[in-house]
Amino acid sequence: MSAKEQRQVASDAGLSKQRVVIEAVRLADREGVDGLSMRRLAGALGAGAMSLYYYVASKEELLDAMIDIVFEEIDLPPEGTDWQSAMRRRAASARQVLARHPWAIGLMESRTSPGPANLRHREAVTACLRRAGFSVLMATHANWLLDSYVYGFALQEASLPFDTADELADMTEDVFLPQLPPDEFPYLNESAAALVAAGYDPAEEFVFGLDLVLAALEPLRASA
Amino acid sequence: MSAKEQRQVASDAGLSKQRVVIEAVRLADREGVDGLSMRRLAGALGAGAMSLYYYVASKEELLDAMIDIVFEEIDLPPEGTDWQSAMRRRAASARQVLARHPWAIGLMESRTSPGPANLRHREAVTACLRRAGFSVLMATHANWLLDSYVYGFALQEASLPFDTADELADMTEDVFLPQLPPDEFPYLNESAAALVAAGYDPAEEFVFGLDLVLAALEPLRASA
DNA sequence: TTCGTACACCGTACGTCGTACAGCGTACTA
DNA sequence: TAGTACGCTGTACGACGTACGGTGTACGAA
Repeated sequence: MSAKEQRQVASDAGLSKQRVVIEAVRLADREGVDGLSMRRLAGALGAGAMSLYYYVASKEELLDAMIDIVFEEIDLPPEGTDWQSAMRRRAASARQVLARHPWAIGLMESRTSPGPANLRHREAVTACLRRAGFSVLMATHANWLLDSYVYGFALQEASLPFDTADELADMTEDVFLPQLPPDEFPYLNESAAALVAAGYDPAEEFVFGLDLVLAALEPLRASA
Repeated sequence: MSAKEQRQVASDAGLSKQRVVIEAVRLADREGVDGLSMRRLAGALGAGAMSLYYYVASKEELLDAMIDIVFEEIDLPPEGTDWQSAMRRRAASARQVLARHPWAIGLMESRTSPGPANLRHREAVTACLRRAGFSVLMATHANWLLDSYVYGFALQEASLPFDTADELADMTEDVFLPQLPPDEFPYLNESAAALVAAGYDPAEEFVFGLDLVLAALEPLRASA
């Protein structure tokens, strides 16, 4: 057993790329991505700032690794069910995970090369679609459509300034409506009122759109 | 005419919030949002860094204003056509604009209060849907679904590391396939091959998914 | 003509950031 | 015992956002 392997086994003492990246994710969850600096991260790990550079070539690489950890948390589409259930499951998981790590969405735009967990996820999704009878081309289309919906929903959800129905009601009354003169924004006023009255649940909103999309894709597969 | 109004008329000399924000957008387009610093922006405007703070309270406010300029560029759904054409038009415009300013997508996640252009756009879209016969609740659903698709697509498109079909072919051969052992990623290999063969056009991909979504929404309106 | 004031703008300085570079002690191999 | 690699670190540099305290110019009032 080499010294390196020993280190990796006795990983509770000392640093490791794993520990660095995981703590970075925690820090970003707590303080936002702007609050994540190499010095603060090192502090949280009880190390000097430059120690991190032994495990990570640059902050950019750290961010890439953080994104891939997020993808690792997303459930793969389960096998042994119909494709719609499988997609529903992995999409719901993706939404939850991205809501837990909202910084990840904003980071994706600037990060161009997918990590291993990302690739594994894409492979599993594509496999599920192909086995459900979608052609190569249709599977690509379905992939784009489903991922667009999931990421876009997560992006919108992340930019909502409230988390609960109560907060929505408060914000609507105190912040939104004052910005919306009824004669200039009649429809937004109508919507706001209806939304407050009906309550607010992003999970429900999510499945509504998702089910529509899945139903729209259904006839495009060659049911083998 | 006050001194201030005179300034605003003779706006080609001197700064203004308009000029500052517009130049900031240009800079971000050229160099990415990380390349946008107050000092560099001031330099591009031929001014000192601190001069910007006369027009903008903070960099955060500048970023908010930049986002709103982006929304201003997006076409409103035209009146006088059927709702699907109107939605297609504004969605296509949004995709183009966001592709032109990819940094805007990543910024949205962290910016929670919508600017005036954003509100105007939402009002116009909601108006279009309501007039097409969607109930208040259904219009909200449709809004979420359509926006999710548009933003999510733009996000994915922004994180593609290529712009043309040729670049895709090159990257696939040189970068992607080497990362994808065929026994571990059979379906992604299959997809990559098909994609290179079929060519690549994000605009086509976009309308494919959009048309599916629009068709799925059609039966949900009460055609008055 | 002089003065006070508001406007538009800016130089300096502070704390923080990412990270290049040149180390340090320890553990292991030869 | 000497040499080497590993894991880690302190210092320093240039760039960042921006608080603070200016400066010159234009203009109305006296």
